[in-house]
Amino acid sequence: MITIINMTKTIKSCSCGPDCGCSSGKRCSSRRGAVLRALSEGGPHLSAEEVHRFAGKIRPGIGIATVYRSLKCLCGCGKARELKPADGPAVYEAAGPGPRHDHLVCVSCGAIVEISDPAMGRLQARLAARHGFSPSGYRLDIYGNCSRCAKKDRSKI
Amino acid sequence: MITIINMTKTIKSCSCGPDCGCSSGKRCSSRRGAVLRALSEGGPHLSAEEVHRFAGKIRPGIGIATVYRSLKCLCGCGKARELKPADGPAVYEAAGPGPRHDHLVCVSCGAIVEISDPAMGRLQARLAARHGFSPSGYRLDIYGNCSRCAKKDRSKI
DNA sequence: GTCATATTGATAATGGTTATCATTATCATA
DNA sequence: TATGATAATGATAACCATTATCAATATGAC
Ligand SMILES: [Mn+2]
Ligand SMILES: [Mn+2]
Ligand SMILES: [Zn+2]
Ligand SMILES: [Zn+2]
Repeated sequence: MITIINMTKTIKSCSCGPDCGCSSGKRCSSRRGAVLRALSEGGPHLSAEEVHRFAGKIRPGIGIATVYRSLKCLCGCGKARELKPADGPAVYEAAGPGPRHDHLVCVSCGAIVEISDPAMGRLQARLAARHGFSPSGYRLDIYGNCSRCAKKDRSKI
Repeated sequence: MITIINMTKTIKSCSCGPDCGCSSGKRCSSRRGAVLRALSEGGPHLSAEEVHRFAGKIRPGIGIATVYRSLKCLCGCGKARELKPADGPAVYEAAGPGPRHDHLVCVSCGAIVEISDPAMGRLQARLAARHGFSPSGYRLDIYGNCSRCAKKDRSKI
């Protein structure tokens, strides 16, 4: 099987603001750019609905279907990440090239705390290698009670 | 706030086979027992639909709504665990008191490999403690290419 | 056995996500 | 710059996993 690669294609500066993934064979789109901006400016974890609301301020009239399409595209490009909470709709966050992070999720109040530890990345690589996997990423969610809810529980007994 | 606990209640041997969680204030139910058996005998990771099919062989006529209810109950009791794949419906697995495990998920063929490493538990506890969390559990999914798919990819270039 | 109530099955409803399709925007090429 | 191929879009219908409803049944304390 032979794959033809158009070598004349040049990565151009992107009209959608930050590179929205259009550098990887996709056309540049102001909507996708708005979705990406919504992710990085609208808050740490947004549902598709919330992204839609926020992106609508940047690019009025954007449709909810386009938001879903853009989120899927951005996740594929590694520019966003999708989280699936135990209940409720999926939430999304911007995923830059910087250090990734994990989540402490309070099962009592729903609070999400972002944490970052290099040891986790090393352990993940070791576990994958042990089974012949080429790891591309991982997700760690730690569930429990945040300090505030744990305190509340103790006072209830 | 005062909580009345019925101290006359005795934990009795359960008619639903393995203890289905009825020891914790719930009535004993043959359907919940069938769901639990389906989880431990039907395969490592089953969707609600698959649980329904398998449990139907044990307890014919069981309804899909009851399967969902039972799964939720069993997850609450710590006797089952729910996984949310990137796509497709939630899948469930039996969760005994034994050592827990994590998952290597091949993004190419969908294969899931179960892994277990005590270092993971220690790291998770340390991360939680650092932020004042009382951890009750965690989920680690490592994504990547399994050895077979990685080999296939290399031959394609 | 009696009674209060937890559980169940059938099914309608819900709600997040995806598919469809006609229209529009993007971009390589002329 | 104009043209044409086709990717992207918005409106909305369809999908489908999951939940809510409710009358009937099963459970267990007494
Ligand atoms: Mn985050
Ligand atoms: Mn498993
Ligand atoms: Zn772009
Ligand atoms: Zn039981």
